[in-house]
Amino acid sequence: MKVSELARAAGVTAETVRHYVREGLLHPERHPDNGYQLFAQGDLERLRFIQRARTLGFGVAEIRDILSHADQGDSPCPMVRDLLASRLPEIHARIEELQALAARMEQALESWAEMPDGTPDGHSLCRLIESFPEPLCHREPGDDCGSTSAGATSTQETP
Amino acid sequence: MKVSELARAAGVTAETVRHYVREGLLHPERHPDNGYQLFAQGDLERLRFIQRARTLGFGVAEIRDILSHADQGDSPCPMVRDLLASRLPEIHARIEELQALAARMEQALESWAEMPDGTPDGHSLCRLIESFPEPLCHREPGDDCGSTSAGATSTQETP
DNA sequence: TAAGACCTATGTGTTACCCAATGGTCAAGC
DNA sequence: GCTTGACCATTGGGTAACACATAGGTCTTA
Repeated sequence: MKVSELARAAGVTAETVRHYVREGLLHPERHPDNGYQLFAQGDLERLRFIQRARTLGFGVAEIRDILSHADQGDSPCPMVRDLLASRLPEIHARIEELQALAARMEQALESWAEMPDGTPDGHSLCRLIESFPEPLCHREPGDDCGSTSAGATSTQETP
Repeated sequence: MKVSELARAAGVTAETVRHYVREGLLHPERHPDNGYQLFAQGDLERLRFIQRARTLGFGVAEIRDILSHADQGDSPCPMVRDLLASRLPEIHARIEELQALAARMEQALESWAEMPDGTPDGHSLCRLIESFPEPLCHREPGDDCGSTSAGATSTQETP
C-alpha cells in the first residue's frame, strides 16, 4: 500500500499518515526504485490502533512509547492503564474549567443585555468587560494557579 | 513603570507583558537613554482589561481588535457581544467532547479491570485498546466530522 | 507523449506563552 | 572606581497535532 491507500483505508488524510511516519509510529518500507513508502497490512491495523488510542486521549508521543514497547515484545497494557488513570483527573478538571467559562460567558451576555454600550473615554474601554469580576489568581512564575476550575483558560481550537 | 513592575501589579509574568507588547496589545513608551519600556497607569488598567477578556475566552488577536477599536474611539461592545455569542456554542461542544472522552476513559478502565494484559503477538498489541470501539467518523480532507460530541479530540494541556 | 493523479522532502503556520542565551543598564556597597 | 546582583533588551527555539504550500519526480492511461 502507498500512503494515500493506507490513509483512505483508515479514514485519515495522507498528511496524517506521513506525520505518524515522521513521528516514528509507523515504519514503512521503501520501494527501492522510487523511494515510495510501502505499507503492509499490519500497518493498517497499527493505524487503527493509533486512532483508537487517540480517541482515548493519548498523545502521539505516548502512543509511540506504547507501540515501541509492544514492538519489543513487552505488553504495554499496564502503561496504558496508568496513563489513562493519571490523565482522567486532568480531563475532569478541564471540563470544570470549561463549564466555569461557559457560565461566565452566559452570565456576561445576560447581564450585558440591559447595559448600554457606551463609548470609550479615558477611563473605560468597554464597561461590559470592565465590570466583570477580576481573575482571582495572581500568578508568580511557576505557580500553576490551582489549575482546576478557575483561572486563565486556553480555549482556542483550530477553526 | 518598567516591565516587571507592571507585571507584578497585574499578577502576570514579565514574559507575558512582553508578549502582549509584541502582539500590539500594549504600546509602552521607550526611555530615550536606555530603551527600557515605560508603562503608564492606564496600561495597568489595560492589562487588567486584557486579563478579564482572557478569562472570558477571547484570544489575544481578538483582544487586540477590541482594543484598537476602542483606541479609535469606537465602542467595541457590540463586537464583544457578537464574539461571545458566537463562541459559546463551540465551548459547549467542546465540553460535550470532553465529557464523551471522560466517559470512554472511565468505561475503558472499568472493563479492563477484568481483562488480562496479554503479550503482543503478531495479531494484537494490547487487546485493551484493540477491543475498543473504533472511531465512527471517517474523515475526508476538509471534513470536520461533525465536531460535536465525537471524534478525535486533542486533549494535551501544557504541563 | 502529455495530462492528471500521485509521490517525495522541506518549510511554514496555528495558540499563548515559557525559557535560554547573550549582552547592556542600574543602584548600592566597598 | 569597581564589583555584585537585579533588572532590562533582543533573538531564537520549544510546545501538539497536524494542515497546507511549494518544487520537482513518478506513475498510469488515453
